[in-house]
Amino acid sequence: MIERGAAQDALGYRPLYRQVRDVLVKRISDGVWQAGAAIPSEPELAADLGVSQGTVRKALDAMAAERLVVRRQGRGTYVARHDDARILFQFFKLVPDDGPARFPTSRFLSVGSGRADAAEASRLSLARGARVTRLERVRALDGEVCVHERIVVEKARFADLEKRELPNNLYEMYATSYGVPVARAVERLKAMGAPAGIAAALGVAEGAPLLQVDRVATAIDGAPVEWRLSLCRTDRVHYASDLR
Amino acid sequence: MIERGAAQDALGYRPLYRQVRDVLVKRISDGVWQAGAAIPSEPELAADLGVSQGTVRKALDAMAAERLVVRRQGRGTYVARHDDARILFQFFKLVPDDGPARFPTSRFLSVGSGRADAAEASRLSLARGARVTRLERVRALDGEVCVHERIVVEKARFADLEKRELPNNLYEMYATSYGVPVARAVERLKAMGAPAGIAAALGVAEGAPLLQVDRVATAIDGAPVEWRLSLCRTDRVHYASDLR
DNA sequence: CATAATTTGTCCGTATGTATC
DNA sequence: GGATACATACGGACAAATTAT
Repeated sequence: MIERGAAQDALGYRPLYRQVRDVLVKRISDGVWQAGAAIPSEPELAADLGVSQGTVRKALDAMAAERLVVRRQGRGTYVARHDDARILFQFFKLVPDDGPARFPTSRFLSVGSGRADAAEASRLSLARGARVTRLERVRALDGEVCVHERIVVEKARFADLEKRELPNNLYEMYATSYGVPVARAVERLKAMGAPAGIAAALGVAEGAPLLQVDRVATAIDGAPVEWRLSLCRTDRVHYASDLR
Repeated sequence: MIERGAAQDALGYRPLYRQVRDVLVKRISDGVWQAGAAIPSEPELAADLGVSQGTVRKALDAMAAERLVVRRQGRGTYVARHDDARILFQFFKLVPDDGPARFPTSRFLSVGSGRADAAEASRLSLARGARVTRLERVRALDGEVCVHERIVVEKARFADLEKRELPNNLYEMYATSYGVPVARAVERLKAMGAPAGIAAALGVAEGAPLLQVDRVATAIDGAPVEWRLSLCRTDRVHYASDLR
């Protein structure tokens, strides 16, 4: 399973624990171990892969640092799940100015599908004209609408999405119903004036300053999964960013 | 130097490598090892502290993950420096929409000192009325002014700051001239309309949407060092945020 | 409730590989 | 080539947490 020796690749040598990590990531990516499932114990994996327990340990530690797995002493190592707590901590950066982070509620405005335009094709790495599904919703904190979201995914990857009951936590649905866990996301933030249509939905005047969040979410293997364009009122809410 | 045994603290037991890490952090914080200096080798530290090399290694690995030190195979472990490359990568999140991140230029508008108001005292953990130094500057990318910054620091910690030649990279000056390295920063982002005075400096109309970045930078030990309130034009520039 | 088994966390020691000077 | 330093890999021992018995 694992190639030994330094002469594996003339160009790039990869440490053993790195190769072990890649094997384990692939098993998660292939669905051998589903989200929330327990991974075999360290001694089992070591025997299975023919390496020492310490090497397996280093690979799992690296994956825990990447938030791909969760380790619990005395219990085992589990594939990370997209429960609300994790989403709130890792992917939802909009926090009330006073008080702690809370999970927002959602109300869907429209669901439809069509063919990818240039921007959609580019962000999702699709061919121009590929079939996509589009969602539009507003989200509220404390009953106050503060975010408008336009969400685009590849239709082939998320079949019959428009016929489903759409949950508040979409990433959890991607992982559990479609086997596509979101591992990370890249966001580009700008300030812009509220467009006419969206201003009404957010209850602000046209041209009022809004925070635009342009997010591409990617899977474990780096492939883009979802493009999300959010417009946020930041009257009583701010975007929290931790630089370290 | 290091307390052994589990009975050290009835409430919170701390692993040995954690204690080692704290000792090493304190030495950096106390200026025993200056920014950019080489830390003693792993075997030396192990002998010095009376622990194994593996424990020292785990402590240094944790510090490397926190970006407090930089490890270089074959050379040694060094206290992290605030050179332009690091600032650009870790603390400067404003990136041109097309093209790679670049370091901005600065033009200082005013330097002065006074007594901390409520907001300043709160962010810097000072007593109301403590002496502070205030800087105001605009920054440009590609010759185009895009950021206005108001910067506040405690006067006692940064003596005679207003008499100095002020550099573009302030964090490097904090570290090398005052021995106060910035370890991390917490930012709160909002969209807001341009105030009258600042709109002119940025070359936009009053009320034009700007990105406000409210940043508190903290030292290794968590103490606040600087409060910085930035207002950014995001016409051709965006704030990059990586969620993982 | 107590005990044992399992699993991860911590700590140690040693050997070898790779990078740098 | 040699010396030094960090990186990788292995193995073993015990501690702490959890679960099953």
